[in-house]
Amino acid sequence: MLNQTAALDLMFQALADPSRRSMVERLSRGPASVSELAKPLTMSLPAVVQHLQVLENSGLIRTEKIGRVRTCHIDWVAMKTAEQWMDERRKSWELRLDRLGDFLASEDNH
Amino acid sequence: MLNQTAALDLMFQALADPSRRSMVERLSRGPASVSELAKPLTMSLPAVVQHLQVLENSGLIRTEKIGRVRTCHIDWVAMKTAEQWMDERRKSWELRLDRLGDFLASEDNH
DNA sequence: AGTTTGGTTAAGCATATGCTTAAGTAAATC
DNA sequence: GATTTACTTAAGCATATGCTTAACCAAACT
Repeated sequence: MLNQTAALDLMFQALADPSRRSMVERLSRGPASVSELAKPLTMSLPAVVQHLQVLENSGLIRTEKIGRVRTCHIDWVAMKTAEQWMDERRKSWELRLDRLGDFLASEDNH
Repeated sequence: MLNQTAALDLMFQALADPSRRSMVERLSRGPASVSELAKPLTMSLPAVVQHLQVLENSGLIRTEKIGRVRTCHIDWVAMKTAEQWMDERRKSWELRLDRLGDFLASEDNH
């Protein structure tokens, strides 16, 4: 298993490409095959497969091959990890704002 | 102004590096100067500045130079854009789960 | 058995990224 | 005025990324 930092590297990196995000958007509406994911994109099939490998390697999606078709779906537990990182930053910020608010309120009492 | 897609590219790309995320973590606790951000990192100062440029270019942070010190802080509006993208995927997923739930419930009535 | 469909593997290539060192510049301190 | 501090700019370099085409494989159809 990778540590948290390396996992976040791979996830944010995976989400940093518009083609990969469009695949994730499609998959957030339910599972799809490789060629289904490739259809709206203007690149070659190997390119699509390479993008899928990046997504799968990041843990954001999982795939399963049955017969000759590979079905892809999002791993929501992994997706949550990325969301959580941003959540934590925001909490830290909100805490800071609260403390600033308290400070200003106490200043009013002088 | 950039379109939403290009903006997301830059933001996720910016967050895909552990040094840059550590800078954002530091800044989520309040503004800091360039050398303050550089202190915990093991790279040269120009390298730090290059990371800051990536962050600033993504819109996630803003900087202002007063005298000879440049002060950096997070732009929370931009940060929200990235959070929102993930939020929307999750909503789409939850909607799908709801519909699946409804379907299974209606199946029970047969 | 032959063809189509859905995907895979491999090689190559152009550009982007993440560093480095060396050499500035300009504000603040001595 | 000289030195230190806080960056800044530029050049160079190794590796990573995002594609491409060509060739292949094995399941499904006819």
